[in-house]
Amino acid sequence: METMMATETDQGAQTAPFSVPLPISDMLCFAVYSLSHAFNRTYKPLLDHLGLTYPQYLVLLALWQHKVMTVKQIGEQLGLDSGTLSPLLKRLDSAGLVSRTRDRKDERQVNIALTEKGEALQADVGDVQMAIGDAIGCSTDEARSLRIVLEALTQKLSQPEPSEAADAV
Amino acid sequence: METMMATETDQGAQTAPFSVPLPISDMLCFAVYSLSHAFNRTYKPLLDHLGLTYPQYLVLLALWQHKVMTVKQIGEQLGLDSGTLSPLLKRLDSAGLVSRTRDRKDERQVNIALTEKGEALQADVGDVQMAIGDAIGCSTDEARSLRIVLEALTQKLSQPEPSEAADAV
DNA sequence: CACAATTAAATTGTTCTCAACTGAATTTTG
DNA sequence: CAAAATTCAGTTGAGAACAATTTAATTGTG
Repeated sequence: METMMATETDQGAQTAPFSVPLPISDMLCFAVYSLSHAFNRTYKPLLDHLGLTYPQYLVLLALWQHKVMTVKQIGEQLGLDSGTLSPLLKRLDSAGLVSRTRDRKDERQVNIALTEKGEALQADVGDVQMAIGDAIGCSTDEARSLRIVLEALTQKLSQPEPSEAADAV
Repeated sequence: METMMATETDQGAQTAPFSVPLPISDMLCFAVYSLSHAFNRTYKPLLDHLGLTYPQYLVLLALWQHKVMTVKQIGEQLGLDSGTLSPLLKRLDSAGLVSRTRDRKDERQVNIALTEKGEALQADVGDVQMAIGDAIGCSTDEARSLRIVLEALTQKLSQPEPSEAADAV
């Protein structure tokens, strides 16, 4: 018995909660915030299966490309600082997916490298990527153009605020 | 000298880190993840000034509209569960911004209401909203259409996966 | 060379997020 | 009405995120 789902405590699917007088900036930010959570909820069961969290998955994506990176390099790619990465990398180390070794040339740096197990895991992520692709369910072109808009906005927000009235960029 | 900004430990502004073979779904998700962080970094100094975090600000936005809400209602609007909200509301209570009282009719529920101080705070958020509007720096129409796209995607991701091949929605 | 400034990583403390569980209250059913 | 199921809020534990600080190593400058 019990086809009784209620599997997900039914959060998500909120669409514009503050109906009345909110400025569009607040609504846009909330839309991003909600979408980010929705992505997380979508990735989570897939990544759970691999024993990974989403930020851990991002670190591995970076390492599958570069093989070896310093903590700083990873932080620059993902926009994270050592306060986030140090414990995260320690967990990936504990899981046997990466190694952490001080650089001989510059002992301040720590080189993060994939272990065999970490490299091998790449073979398993195809399913995850397929599932996410399905879940998004929009065309590649749509997804790409949306991505470009989001990246442009990210960059605009990351600028040291040229205030307005700056020359057209 | 020192036009050398690097003001912000220079995180943010990352634009497509995984250059080579990533599926668009991964890149789109990462773009959302990055933008969400960028929004947070933009809001943070503004909200710090009011002694609020972004999720706390969202709760207050909801309460300024509805005056009184149960924990569950707030959770439904924001997509958060009691594990997140209970301690958050306790902090807003400690800060003197909301009150928490068991409902007489249904003692399972807790009614969250604004205090005078909480209501008064609404007068101060105009500056925050103005600053965010400036930071986004795109037209109201652009922001609105982007918001609509994001909300649609959020909803798609929050569906119980009708797999593909479902009838056109 | 010595001292100062800078850089890299780690640590600490606060908050957010969610899963899983607990406890109390309400509703449903037999 | 009594037992079972459900609902609501809270707690616990793990992980993420960031500010601020600490420690060690490197670079710069006198």
